[in-house]
Amino acid sequence: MKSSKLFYPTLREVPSEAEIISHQLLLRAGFIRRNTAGAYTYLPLGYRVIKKIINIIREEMDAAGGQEVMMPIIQPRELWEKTGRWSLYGDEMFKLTDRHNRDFALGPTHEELVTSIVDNDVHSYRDLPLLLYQIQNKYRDEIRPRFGLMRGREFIMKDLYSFDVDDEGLNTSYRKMYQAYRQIYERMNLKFRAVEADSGAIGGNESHEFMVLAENGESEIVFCENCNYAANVEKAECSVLEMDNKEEIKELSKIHTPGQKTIQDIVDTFDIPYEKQIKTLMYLADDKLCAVVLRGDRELNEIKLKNFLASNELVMADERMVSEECGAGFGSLGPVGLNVKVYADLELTNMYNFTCGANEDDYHYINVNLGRDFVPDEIVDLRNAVAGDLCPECNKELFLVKGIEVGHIFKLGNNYSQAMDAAFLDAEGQEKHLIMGCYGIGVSRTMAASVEQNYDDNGIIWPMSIAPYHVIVVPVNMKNEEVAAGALSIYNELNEAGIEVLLDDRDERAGVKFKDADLIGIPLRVTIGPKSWKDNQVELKKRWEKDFELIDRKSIVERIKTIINS
RNA sequence: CGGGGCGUGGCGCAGCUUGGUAGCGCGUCUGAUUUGGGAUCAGAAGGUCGCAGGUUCAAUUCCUGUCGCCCCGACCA
Repeated sequence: MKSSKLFYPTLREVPSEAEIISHQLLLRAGFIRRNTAGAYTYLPLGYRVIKKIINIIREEMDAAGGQEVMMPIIQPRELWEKTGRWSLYGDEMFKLTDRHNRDFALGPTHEELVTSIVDNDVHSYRDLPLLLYQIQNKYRDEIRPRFGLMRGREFIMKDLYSFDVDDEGLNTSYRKMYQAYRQIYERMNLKFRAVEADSGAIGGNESHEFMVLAENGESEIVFCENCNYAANVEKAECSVLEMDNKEEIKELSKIHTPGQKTIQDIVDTFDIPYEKQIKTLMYLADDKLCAVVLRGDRELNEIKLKNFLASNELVMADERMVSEECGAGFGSLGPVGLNVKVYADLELTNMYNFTCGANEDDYHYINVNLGRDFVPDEIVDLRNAVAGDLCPECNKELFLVKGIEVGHIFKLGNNYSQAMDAAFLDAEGQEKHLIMGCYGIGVSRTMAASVEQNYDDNGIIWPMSIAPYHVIVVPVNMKNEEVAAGALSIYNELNEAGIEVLLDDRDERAGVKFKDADLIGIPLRVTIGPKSWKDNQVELKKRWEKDFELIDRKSIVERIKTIINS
């Protein structure tokens, strides 16, 4: 491809809409353009990268036994009603109505659809296992699309669904996918971690997220350097630190705290640290009011709470209701003397003489102690993990890093097949529900994640495996006929050798060409200048290295081949 | 959905407080001189100031509404 013909509008300035580095660089380098919030056009360079990523994914999915299909994006409401997700997925689904007034959704995911297909045509255990996948656009009406390709409303996804006869089969499929995912991210040179994840409200019993490590990640993960345990902070089990911090128990007393509404207020005014306070959150679990208490600086993990309570619906209580029931508004609540169920986080067993609201506006208790002053109905793990927590596997300290979730795999079991009554006959002639798994990769997000990990002040640095072109040939001056002709001949030779090459044949100054080449991140640059060309030499520069090397004109193609294949 | 910010040539922005129909840098086009890290000079094109109302002799500027975009939040009381 010649640069003079290639549509890649580069921008010198950072577009004001872009906040994070991948968004800025993909816009500046002319890879993507936004059309509306959370929906992007992939320009020629961007789409080349997308296709590279897709090819890697496709190869690994096929190698793992997957078969590629293409399902419709438009899905009828009835299908989603069968699993209850028409309402459960709710506002996050783009919905539309046809001329006959029938409701449809734009597919945010395809469990229902694929299950209905398989149910129709798979009747025997002999047809299983079956692994079907597709790569297409997904639609999710996100509350807040953001960060360019990171969280879009329309995005490219690979989704594979496995169907097995039993849990053992599912385990095999799951392991295959886990391995395939590792290969995929390794081939793209991404620094990533596979972490234990929560499967959420509609998951099965096991789930892993594949996290690309990056500052701008939206997810937090904890990991153990000792035993390699890694988990999403929402999933990680929190144990109690076995600390020798027993204190002498002091007398309970009530203090006047006018206008003190937040934990922070108490810290500021009374110099009582977060770790000496507890907070009380009021929830409605299936319409029953309950209180959750945890250390002042901890985050409640609603998924843990919901799982523990086995409740269908869990929402925060509103303040008016809480005032009526408890005699105080938010900010003055505490577990002492409360007459609703109280669930305490495990960590409270390690706290002494702490502070909490007195269930009376503008009053707090100090020197509260578990057991003496109140007895929770249950003491369970309810919080998100933090750095410094102990590894549930080996008890060593956990570290916290941020990551971008680029893949997520789930064991679904019979969740969907049961709801949709998708069954087969086993070897004994017994009817059984299909055992399913689902496995997703955010393709467009992966492109952004790669940029987040590979860039410098001058622009993107693509890994060879997903670079839009392997090489860019830069004649330093198009007016110099020997240089221009030399560049063209090298360009032709590279093309003939099957190398993806871009020739910057624009009549621009060298500086402009170098800046653009760096910005769009082509891994290798061959520069042809008048002086070295006279000596039959060209310059080879690797985008990720600072200096170039002089190479004999005759051996440049072989040299490039070697680098690409290494 | 709550809070904040923004919308002015392709891009980045100024002007608006104190109304008098627009300006800067980059980019684009023409010509000349340049040609190894985003050249220089000369000239030119390009804007119903997001949209709709209102106030006014007069609105980019003030008021109302509306649409769009970005950021923060939506458990941390």
